Amino acid sequence: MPELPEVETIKIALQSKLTGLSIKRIDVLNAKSFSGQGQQILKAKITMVWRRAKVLGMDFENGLSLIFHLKMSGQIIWTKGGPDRAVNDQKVIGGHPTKDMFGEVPNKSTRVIFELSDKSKLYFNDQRKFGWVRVVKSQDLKSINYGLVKSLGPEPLENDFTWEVLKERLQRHKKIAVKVSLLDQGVVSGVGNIYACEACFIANIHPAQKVETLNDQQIQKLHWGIVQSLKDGIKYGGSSKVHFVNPEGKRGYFLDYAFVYDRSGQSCRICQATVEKIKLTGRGTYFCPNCQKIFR
DNA sequence: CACTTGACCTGTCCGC
DNA sequence: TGCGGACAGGTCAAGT
Repeated sequence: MPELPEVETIKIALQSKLTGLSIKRIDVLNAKSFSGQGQQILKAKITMVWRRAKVLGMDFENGLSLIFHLKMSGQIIWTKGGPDRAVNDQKVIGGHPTKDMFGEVPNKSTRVIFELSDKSKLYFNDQRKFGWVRVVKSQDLKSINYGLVKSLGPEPLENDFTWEVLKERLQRHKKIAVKVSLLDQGVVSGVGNIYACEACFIANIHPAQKVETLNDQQIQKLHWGIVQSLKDGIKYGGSSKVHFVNPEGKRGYFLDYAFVYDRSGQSCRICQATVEKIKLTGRGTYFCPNCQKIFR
């Protein structure tokens, strides 16, 4: 589920809540969701909360890190303590309807529960059980040979992600569709199915166009499209098609503003043509047939 | 080597 | 109402 903007939204919310605290207790409700030596991080102070690609991490002062991957259906919910209930499970006056709120935790998809030193709690929920939580050495994450990080491409919102870098990274693909190549975390890290579709739209590139046929101008526009769609994702608090909520249980609103994702049959926000849905390597792909023509 | 498919899981929705 | 199949934000390993 979560792509870069969703994980970034979680990171922003958690860093002020967790930095300086420690974990008192960990309850693993689903063994496959957790690996590593949980007891070794107990009582150690959290020095920072970070994100790399779609991975959320927190570092402890004793040289260990706790890392999360939410995969398709993961959620991280924070509660203040006291009754097990997300803090924003309450009526919202003049805002979004209460059905947008998360509701009670733990629930049947809760896999791991962390109790913090100030009595607040973190719930790792994951309906499909694809996600994971791990305790690792912070040092290992810095090693370029460490499996998790070695294959990751550049962070798209960092200054060193230029269109020339994107061009160089795209060299690894030739015959594959542009949209499919954006899902390769070695090309750009953090882009997933939603933002890959949006980036192609912004760049006026047909998602099925072969990478080797892109010219420099198209790669420049694609670079712009990636950066803009991700920034908009963060601006609206992420995309909540099914599962995503932030740590306070509130959904994100990016999909209310998306150009094409999940809009098949609706009219293009730019030209009014009808947005179409196709499949590329088995994944739903949305585009505007008028704004995104294959260019040769 | 380049690229695609299947598997990992649970849940929901749609057509019959 | 029930049942089977397709589909869902990700990432690997295995297959072609």
